[in-house]
Amino acid sequence: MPSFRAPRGTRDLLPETRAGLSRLESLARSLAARYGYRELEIPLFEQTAVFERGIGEATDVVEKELFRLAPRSEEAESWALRPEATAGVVRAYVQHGMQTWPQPVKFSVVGPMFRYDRPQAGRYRQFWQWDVEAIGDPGPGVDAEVIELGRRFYVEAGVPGVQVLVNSIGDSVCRPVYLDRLKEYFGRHEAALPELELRRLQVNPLRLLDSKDPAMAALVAAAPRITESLCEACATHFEAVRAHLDALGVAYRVEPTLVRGLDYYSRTAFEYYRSGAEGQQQALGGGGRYDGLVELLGGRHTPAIGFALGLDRVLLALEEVGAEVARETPPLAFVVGADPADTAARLRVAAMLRAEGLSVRVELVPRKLGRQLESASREHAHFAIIIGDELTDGNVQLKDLEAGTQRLVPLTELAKDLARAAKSHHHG
RNA sequence: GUGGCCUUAGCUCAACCGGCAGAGCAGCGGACUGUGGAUCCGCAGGUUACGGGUUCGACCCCCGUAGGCCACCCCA
Repeated sequence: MPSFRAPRGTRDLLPETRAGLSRLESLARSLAARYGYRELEIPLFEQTAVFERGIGEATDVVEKELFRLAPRSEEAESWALRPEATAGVVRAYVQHGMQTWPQPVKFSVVGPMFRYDRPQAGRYRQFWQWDVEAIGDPGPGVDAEVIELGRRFYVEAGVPGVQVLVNSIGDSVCRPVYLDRLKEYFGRHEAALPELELRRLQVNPLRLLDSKDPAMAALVAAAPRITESLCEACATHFEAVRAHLDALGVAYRVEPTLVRGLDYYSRTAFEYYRSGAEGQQQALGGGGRYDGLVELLGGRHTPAIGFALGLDRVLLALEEVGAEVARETPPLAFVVGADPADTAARLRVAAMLRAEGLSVRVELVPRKLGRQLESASREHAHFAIIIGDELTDGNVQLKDLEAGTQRLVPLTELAKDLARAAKSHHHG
């Protein structure tokens, strides 16, 4: 017999963890509704080309980490599990002609994403994201709205010490110019570059800016800054985004070395970062403007902005600071019986109360009464309903487990009695 | 994808130099046949991650594989 286990980089969310994730999902949905971002559901997989085109074929996410599905036959379409939501949302926008909807359209997507990389704490092959997109508004106001929305999520989720980092990475006018300057600058210092950085210079020069190699620090510090190379339109936009953030009272830091790993970003880039976090998985979420993506996926030129927040990392952060992630609500009542074997009577009473909308559990294992009450206590039920001989007269014993009191109640009054008690306390 | 550390019961961990695999918690049962979270007693739970090798003898040493973690890479 082989011993089976969850695939590498995936995990079973046991009830406690699942409840924590559910809490975050509910918070995300309620915030989305509050801000006017409508919930959208898109497939967990797409045509591979949606990601290749949208995210960029040369990015690590596509090149190395894409979860490709084996085609069923030679001529079958090539599919891949979604590594993020933006490309799929934009694909849906184009497919359903949403450019004819009142602009902008604002969406919220919550769900699992998949990346085939080497797992670590806070880095999984299946992980959960809350994704928010606003398509059809060039900003800058919506840029600030989105950034503030993300920050609000962390505040209300209870994650302490989240910093907002912002930058502008330019557009198709000024970024190529800046990249040339950057290549020229690091090219001059080629002899001083470690091998990894040399490769970056070829493949993705922006990455040189957030190198973790201490030997690079001085060189990076003296490197030309994107913020000084922005064209006038981008500079004006960035300035206006910051003015909006100031007006909202959102504290942020301009981080000129902040770049994004996916090709589609332009102008505004931002990241939520946890200071003082253990381990390297400190990026809690990030996003930016992607004015070119709709066109890349076959639509007409449409400005857009969005973010993705990693819910697993929020869960991890909450656990680390010792925050209570989620509390399961205890049942109002627990049905027990004097005759262990008479499970039918117990189940019948429980079903009757459940039909009245009450949260009721019942002991169906034929344990003796003492054990049944033990279960009721352990699950923090407020009441125990004891079924015994008095049932022949249509009565049951209603025991208040918290107060330790007990009285005889007619079966016909039971639901009403409990409902009244449920109102004055809070039970599930 | 690269390098390093780790893996013993469901969980947290013991086991001397290579010499009989154990405890606490959790579970189940009894003490207690109609009254609860406590207590005491008992039961069950293991191919020591998996596969090889060395050895009279391997949880322990060596090799491989898998999984987890750390750093890098990347990113959420």
